[in-house]
Amino acid sequence: MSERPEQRKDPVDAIIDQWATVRPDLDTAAMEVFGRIYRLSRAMGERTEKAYARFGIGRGEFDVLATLRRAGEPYTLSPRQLSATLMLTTGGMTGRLDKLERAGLLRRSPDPHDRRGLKVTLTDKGLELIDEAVGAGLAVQTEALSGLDDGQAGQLSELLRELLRTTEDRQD
Amino acid sequence: MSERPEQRKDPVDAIIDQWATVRPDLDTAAMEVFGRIYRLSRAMGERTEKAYARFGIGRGEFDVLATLRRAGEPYTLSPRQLSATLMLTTGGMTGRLDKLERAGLLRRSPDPHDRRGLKVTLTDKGLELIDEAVGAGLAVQTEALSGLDDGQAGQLSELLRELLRTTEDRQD
DNA sequence: ACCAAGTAGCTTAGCGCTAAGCCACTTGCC
DNA sequence: GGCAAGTGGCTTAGCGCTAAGCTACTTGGT
Repeated sequence: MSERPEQRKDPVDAIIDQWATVRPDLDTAAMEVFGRIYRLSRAMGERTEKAYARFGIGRGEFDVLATLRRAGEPYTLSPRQLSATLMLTTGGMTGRLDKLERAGLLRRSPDPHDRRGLKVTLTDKGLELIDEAVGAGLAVQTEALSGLDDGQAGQLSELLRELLRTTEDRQD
Repeated sequence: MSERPEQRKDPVDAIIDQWATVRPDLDTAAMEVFGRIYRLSRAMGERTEKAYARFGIGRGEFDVLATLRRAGEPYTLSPRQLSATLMLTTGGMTGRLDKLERAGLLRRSPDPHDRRGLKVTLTDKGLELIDEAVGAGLAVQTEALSGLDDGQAGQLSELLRELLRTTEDRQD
């Protein structure tokens, strides 16, 4: 089974090998893919967290600011739109907005068309911060990807899109 | 820029397009890869969580049992080895072990060679449960991967290994 | 043999999330 | 026009994690 003396040797291979020893009946091919996806996600999460810390925000707050920034002028969305986009409960959203509002990075104001609702708007300070922070985050990710050449990166991106597309259809 | 009328259309593409509109200066290639990795990790986390719920455990507890199982007979490791393997603080480990011990799936006993330490051992019930649960988890992952053919899956796995290897070297 | 430094596991405080429930307001049906 | 059902945002309780600090024990230098 261990042909390819090439590289091998990543933590997921070690786990796969252990399973092969104690449970040779298992087909662990899928675990190899998703195990790596899990570890990459976690490692990059920590790394980008550090990049954002310099701006006094965490990954969660970054995502809120970035979503407002991407929406374009006037950088306004409702808490509901934000929590839906970020796959977050409204309770979690309330906490993030409190923190960002306290830091002066966004502003809550009543929705003129619906007295239940709010509008959340980026302040000038928030706009300035997110425009710098998004660059810093991208730099970290670009650096991490630089171990692959452009062809490999493109191929990886397409395979991931295909996988994401097919798995998100089959929703629970 | 939007050649390829082919498929496109995944949530990450939508985000990339938004950035291209409001910040055309940004190079978002890396974000395309890591954004998909993040979403896949999250989606599969939820799905496997559901598969394990049937056995009365969560993903965290599953990982503890699986690590003991992979270690082979006599299915014994120290809390320290477990928390190191699972990238968890000792505090977090204590909580998981409490829960699993209460459920009768493992047993804590003093380490005969070091009176500071413990040995954590799978019970028969724990062994039986993890052997079933690992199959259920693999089934979910295999199903999710089935949208790709074997060639694509293999290619993806190798690209991910390469990426994981190069990014884990460059530690913070 | 002794003592400083290191290590194992647990405890506590704090954080950010979810799930469930609340009130205020809006919508749609009669 | 009035009322049931739906929706938006907030609050609370509970969960699992980290970071920091504790005690008990071990190790290594002198």
